[in-house]
Amino acid sequence: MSSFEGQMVEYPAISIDRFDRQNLMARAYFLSHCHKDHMKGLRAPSLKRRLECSLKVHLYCSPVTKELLLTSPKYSFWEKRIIALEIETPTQISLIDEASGEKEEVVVTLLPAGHCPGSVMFLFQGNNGTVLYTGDFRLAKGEVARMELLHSGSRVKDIQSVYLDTTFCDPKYYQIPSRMECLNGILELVRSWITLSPYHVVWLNCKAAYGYEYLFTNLSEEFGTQVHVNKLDMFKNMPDILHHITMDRHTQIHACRHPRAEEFFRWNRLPCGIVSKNGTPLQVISIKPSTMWFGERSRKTNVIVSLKPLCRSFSKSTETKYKPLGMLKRARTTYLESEDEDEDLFDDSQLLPLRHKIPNQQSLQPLLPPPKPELQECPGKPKLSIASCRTDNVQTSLLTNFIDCEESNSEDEEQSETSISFHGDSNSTPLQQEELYVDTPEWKIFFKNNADIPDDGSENLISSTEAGGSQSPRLFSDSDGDSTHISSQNSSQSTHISEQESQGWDSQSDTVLLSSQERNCGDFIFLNKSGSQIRGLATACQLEQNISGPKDTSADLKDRAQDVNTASVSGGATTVSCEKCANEEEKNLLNLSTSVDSQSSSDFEIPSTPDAELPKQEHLQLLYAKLATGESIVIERKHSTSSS
DNA sequence: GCGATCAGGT
DNA sequence: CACACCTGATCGC
Repeated sequence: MSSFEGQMVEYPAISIDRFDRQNLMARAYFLSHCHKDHMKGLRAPSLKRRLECSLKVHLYCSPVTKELLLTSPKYSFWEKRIIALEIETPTQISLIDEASGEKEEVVVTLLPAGHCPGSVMFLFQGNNGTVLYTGDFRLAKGEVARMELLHSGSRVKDIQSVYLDTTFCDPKYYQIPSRMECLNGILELVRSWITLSPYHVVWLNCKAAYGYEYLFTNLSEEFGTQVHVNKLDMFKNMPDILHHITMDRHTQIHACRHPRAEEFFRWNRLPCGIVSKNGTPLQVISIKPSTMWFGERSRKTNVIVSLKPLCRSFSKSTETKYKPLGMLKRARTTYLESEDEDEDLFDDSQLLPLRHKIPNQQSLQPLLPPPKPELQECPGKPKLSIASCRTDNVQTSLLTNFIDCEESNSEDEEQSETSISFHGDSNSTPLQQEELYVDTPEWKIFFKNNADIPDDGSENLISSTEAGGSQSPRLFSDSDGDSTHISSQNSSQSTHISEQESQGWDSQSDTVLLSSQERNCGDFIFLNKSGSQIRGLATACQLEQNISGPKDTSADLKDRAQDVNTASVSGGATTVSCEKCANEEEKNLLNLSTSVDSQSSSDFEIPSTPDAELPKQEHLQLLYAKLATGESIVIERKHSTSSS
């Protein structure tokens, strides 16, 4: 849950992602994306009443967010009061106090956040300075550098405060694989499974409402198999997503939900309840996208810090255009519900990001180019200050360069994995097991392949809180080595497999972890401790995959001999843990002594990044101390040495 | 009955 | 415990 209270010190008349308490008096509301924890109070009776009395109050968000929000009848009362702002189109908004008539102008620019469909960051420019509210985001390496509206000339604008989520600004998350790595790993895992037979199915255990679309579309595209979901009306006007999902349960890839989905899975059943017609039991594995997974393992942390100027690099080409998912079907620049339902929805042209389109909303004044006053570039050295979110807090300004992490993909592979699978029917005694060198997914293989990602191809995450992935760039790589990044990045490449066994029908379990291998990060600044005010940029998604064995009723979660594969993909990086079901009995019989739980099982050594330098404890403490006191922190261009 | 909060879960 | 939810119990209106 975001700890941001909704208001920024510079523009307290605006409330973002919080709609309760003091936010009830805001002159304007902003919603960065449609995740519940950013919508607190949004449908409360108190706010609804406020709206009824204050006709000038509006909610600003991206067109896709508006679409998603209004799909739910619970928010339909907002319909006339939501103003969708085009991405990357500076727009002037008047903040009017209806009581006094006082008016304040602010220019807002929505920047794609890559967290989930419609997610954006808000860049505000006004008399109280330029501030950036990131919301949850996940950006690939180089994307920030390509955001023209964040720059003035070759430099990042003089942003005095950045409101960000620092959930993943923690050493324990130093190696979240890139979206592409995760995706590749998952693709191979899924391929290895669903090609075994029509009865081998995959269940994507998705927790959040949105953010997995990128994964769905890629799976669908790769295998020509639409993903089964419970509902898809929210995507009715987003052909690039709609085309890849279905409500038809007859598919081998599922992302359907059920309150007791996990129980179903333990029984080797899918949440939608579908079973094969001829009685052949389904073989279900689950893939759980999760970023947190990467921080759960108590592994040594390795954070690399390096400083880079905040200059854009023009030298490298930026051919890879940001390609958010969820492009709305609409006529011209106006956002409309649906118009041509079935035409050529997949024309490439529709997938291109809309840039600089002018919203034709009343009372809004898109500015092209943006107003000058606060758009000056920072003279001299680039700097970025980060302010805390609380209104009562003093902002902390960091006259530093960005936190820039780069990664380099090297390939070391790790050794082998051993996967042993046992086969047998559920009732068979252990002694009857036979080894199957089956086709159970072996992580190592999947993720290893990814190691081929070109150096530049790495996507790095900037942040974001979760697994959303849809907006992120497709599988492109960015190239630049010296682009500007706001946060840390990660990539991963090799796969590790811990051996385990599991079983079930034919189960086996193996744990594989996708670990990131190398990355070079630039100086990594931890902003978090200074209070949760600075919530920030880091997101990754994790995907867990469970290979469940068929049926056993007595299966106890803890006793499952599961294995886990971790791979990351989707909205963020995703870990995949594979588990297989095994009941206690089976487990004992199989003498699965080595397996513990998915967590531990996958807790193998993660190679540290070559050239990585760990911040020294003292160094970090110093930074924390400065952050806590609001003192400026200037990071010098030198690397800290590693240790720890 | 609804909302908010808390506890618990994945 | 972050994530992003979900369920259920309790309390207040």
